[in-house]
Amino acid sequence: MPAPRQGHINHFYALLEKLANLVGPSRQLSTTHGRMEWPERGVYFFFENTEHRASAPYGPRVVRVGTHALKSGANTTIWNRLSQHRGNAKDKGGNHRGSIFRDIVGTALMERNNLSYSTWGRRSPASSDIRVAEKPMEQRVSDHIGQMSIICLDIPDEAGPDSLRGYIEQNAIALLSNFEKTAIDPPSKAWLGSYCDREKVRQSGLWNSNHVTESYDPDFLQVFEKLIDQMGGQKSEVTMQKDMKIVIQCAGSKNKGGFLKTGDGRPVVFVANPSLAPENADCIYAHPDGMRSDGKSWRQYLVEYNALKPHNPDGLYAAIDLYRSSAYADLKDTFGAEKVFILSAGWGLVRGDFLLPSYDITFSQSGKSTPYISRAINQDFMDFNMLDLTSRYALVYLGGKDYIPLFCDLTQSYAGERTVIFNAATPPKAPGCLHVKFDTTIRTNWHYECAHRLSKETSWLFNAPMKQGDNLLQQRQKLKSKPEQRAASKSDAYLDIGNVRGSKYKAIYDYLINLPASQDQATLSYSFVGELIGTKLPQSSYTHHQMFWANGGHYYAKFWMEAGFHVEGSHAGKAPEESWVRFQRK
DNA sequence: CTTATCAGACAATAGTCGTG
DNA sequence: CACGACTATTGTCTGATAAG
Repeated sequence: MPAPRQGHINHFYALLEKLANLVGPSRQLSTTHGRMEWPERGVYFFFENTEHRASAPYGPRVVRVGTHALKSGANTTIWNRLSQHRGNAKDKGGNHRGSIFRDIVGTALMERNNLSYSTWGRRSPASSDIRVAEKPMEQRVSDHIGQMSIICLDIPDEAGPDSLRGYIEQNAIALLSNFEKTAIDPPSKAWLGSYCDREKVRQSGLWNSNHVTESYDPDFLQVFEKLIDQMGGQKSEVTMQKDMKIVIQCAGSKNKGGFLKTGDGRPVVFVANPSLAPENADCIYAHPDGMRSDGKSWRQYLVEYNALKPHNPDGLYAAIDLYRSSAYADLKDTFGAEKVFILSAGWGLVRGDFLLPSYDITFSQSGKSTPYISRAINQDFMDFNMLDLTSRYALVYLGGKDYIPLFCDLTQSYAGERTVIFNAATPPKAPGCLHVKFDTTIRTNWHYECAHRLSKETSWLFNAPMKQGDNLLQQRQKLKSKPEQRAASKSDAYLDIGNVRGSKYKAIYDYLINLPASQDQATLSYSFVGELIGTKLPQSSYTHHQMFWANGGHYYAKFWMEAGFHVEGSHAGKAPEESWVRFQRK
């Protein structure tokens, strides 16, 4: 009957294989660098090319187990530690005073090769003379350790002596150590460790001193397995294309034509500030929320125009077909026009199959760009929001950071998971959203490449390990475990982005939600609303008060709808005192 | 084993420029 | 004019080292 320890060791190696299947094969240390993907924290296992297990299939034998950040508050990363073991990549130098592993490998090399460095291992500060003298030895050590391979287990817990990493390290060492035990998987005859000056290394068969004499807790294998499964879990949580909706920002380059026409047949060019636009006899400039001669706003007219589909007399493009980049066509082919939404600076969040007229409105504030097409951050637009906010599809945003505040604003109460893809060192502020960094070298219009990749397949998106910050699983857990913080950060974001639409109207929600339950109705003058929101109501609340106070079709209706009210009536006079809106409890 | 520090490498961004 | 290529600038990260 085999010793129980043999069974545990077999189990241990089976788990290591499972780990390798998840994270890929072990890496040879001399070929590693800090720009590879490494777990932030974890436990690492070393293999040495001469060392194999004693039984079939004679796979590699673990020769060292290690971890890092065992002191509270420590914030070294696993790569930090591994790089100290590896030494200098260029000149093979190193510092055995910072790496006990280098230290003991050095003593073994000296013993085996009849070398002597009297200063080796002395803790006392090493002068530069000493370090220069030791350099050849450090290089030998780097050569030897560089041949070794490593595999890492991701254990992202807090630093501290009670960390899971410490637990796994201690038990793995105690299990594998042959110190004063019947040897299982003993070292090869030529193993360098046999020349080491540390008895614990020679006897245990490991390049370890700590824990080799201790006993192990067989239950640790279950913890070990659980940790591996957790890594697997976050990789298998893939959202398929059929379960996703995409939001992509609009683009400047549009297909030509597709103008709405005035009554006398002149094309309309939509801009952010028609009053600043140049004189042009061939067309008229208008704001999307500007008035037509028939008393409707252009936005309203556009909705009615869409209702006539498939009739399309002015030859407008569907939003998804309006822009020239093939990224939009790719998304349409893969996801379908009704699951791709365009985040347009002119119109808001528009479904891909909605017909849009040609327009010239951008968030870009670059000084050179003509001011009449620049939409200011606090400019009032009655943005469309054609997204079904009760949908549970995973919503993925692609685009530049200028559009993210609008995206967050319009999707704030979206029921499903929202993911913002970004391409910057620091994740953009997008409270309540998951963040995924897009890995690319492209600097300009990277979101087109991202769209192409998403059209091919989506698994990379949710598998991507986050080098900085939390991975997706951790982000999800944080969002779940701290919903109140999510709410708090929402309002933070509003403060943060100043007077962005949404920030101010939130005050209406706050006011209504605090009304006594017995009060079913509230009639508020514009001057009172103005005090609530800290600024006077926009011109459109006078010129189109019915539409302005409509219970849907724009983002801010939610501020009274979610408080349990709807607008029952409104009146716009000349002055704020003679204008009012009436909210009725639903 | 961990941390602090520094210089150099590298990445991100905004802006400019040339081309079709 | 739109687009990609290029550049200047800014800021961040890495790797090396020294030392706690």
